Amino acid sequence: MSRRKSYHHGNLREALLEASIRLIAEVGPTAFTLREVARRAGVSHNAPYRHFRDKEDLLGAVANEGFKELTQAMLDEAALKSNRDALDRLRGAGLAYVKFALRRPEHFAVMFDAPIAKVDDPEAGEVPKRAFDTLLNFVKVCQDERQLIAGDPLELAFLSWSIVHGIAKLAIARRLPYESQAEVLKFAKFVLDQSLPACPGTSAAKQ
Amino acid sequence: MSRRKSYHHGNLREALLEASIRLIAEVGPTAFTLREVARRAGVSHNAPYRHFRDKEDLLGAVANEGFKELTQAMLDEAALKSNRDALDRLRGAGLAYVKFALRRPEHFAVMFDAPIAKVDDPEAGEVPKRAFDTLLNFVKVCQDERQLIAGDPLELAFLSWSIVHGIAKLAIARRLPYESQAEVLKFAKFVLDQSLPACPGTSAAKQ
DNA sequence: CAAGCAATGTGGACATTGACAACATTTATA
DNA sequence: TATAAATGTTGTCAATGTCCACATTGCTTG
Repeated sequence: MSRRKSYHHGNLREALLEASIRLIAEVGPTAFTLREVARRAGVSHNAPYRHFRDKEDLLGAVANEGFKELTQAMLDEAALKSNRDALDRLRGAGLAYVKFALRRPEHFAVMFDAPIAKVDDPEAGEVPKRAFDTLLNFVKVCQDERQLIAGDPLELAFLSWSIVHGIAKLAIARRLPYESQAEVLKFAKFVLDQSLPACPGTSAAKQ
Repeated sequence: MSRRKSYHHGNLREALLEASIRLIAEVGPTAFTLREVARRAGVSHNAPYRHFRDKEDLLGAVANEGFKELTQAMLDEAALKSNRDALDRLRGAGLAYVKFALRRPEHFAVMFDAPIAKVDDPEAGEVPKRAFDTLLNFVKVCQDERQLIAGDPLELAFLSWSIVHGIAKLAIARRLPYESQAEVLKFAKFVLDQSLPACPGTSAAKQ
């Protein structure tokens, strides 16, 4: 059943990344082992070391894959609401953030629970930054359209991030009294409505 | 240098807990090992099994210790502001939450990053609950004094929790652009001012 | 196009770990 | 006081991360 005919795999790095993501989804980041990943990729227990410095380096690459997907998820959700308020799009991005976290809780944990790993690729650090910039952009548009209070857009972006991150983390840790994804998202909607500092008179008018 | 003269330790369970908390603070939850804890407590590598089912059980007990300290920290901080607004006390509790997380980031991680462990003690599950009830109480008082919007106090407590939890987690993960605890706390204050759904005309009047 | 070097994969080794079983010592109870 | 229950110890095992030496392949350069 060996998928590989030649000595060299040809695309081992990608295969290891995919296998890692799947393994983490199954057993969690703690029970994740390098050797099991190698087994699943059909290579010896030492092959991964040709592509990743060590376990931490591989997990760093896994995290970066997560940030790419997260960015895309936020963009997609906001695109669905292209005909709505800027604030609706920002809220949509926030909900997409929570949705992603609920759909891939273990992957999400790898992205945020470990110390930021220095991936070999020097531009790797840009990937999480792009995720944040996505959020930042939505904030800026809201401010341009006077739907969010004026002020440092960076600060407001970090505020928005903190809110959805807190909801996501608590939901994953099962500390919120909501069972289904739908319930969590309803709560997230409530929090975003109440807590994004919208300008009075917008669609977010409280009460 | 054995601190122990008799075969039996006398208070090994507590000693293991303390050693664990210190070890985790030093090396983080990942590098934490049962055997090193045993070494530090001056007992054999198997002694811990007489007091904890397994590693996870010990970490669960460590987590509960954290929840006790967290509850106390919130109460203390609010007590300092006993002569202020109810909303100020709620904000104080929130800041105490963030402060605790920054002071013991690894301990905080044990409390929230692992699946909720079933500690043997059947009333152990009450400890995290008490931490939340502390927050819930501050919310209720705010509502009684018309400083927070009306509505389900539970929902508002979870909203408050989500906000401070998000800030704490992002700060620990070094995803916020703030270096010092003071900077993080200033940001936390900003977020709480902007995002707790205060009634108009209170001390939290926005802008 | 050939030779040799860099890249990639393998097998073996080692210290460390969590956990189990069997045994030792102490404390408490009947 | 005898004997059972608690508590601590030593021995063992499979699994893991990482290192090393070696094998195989692909690519470059003369």
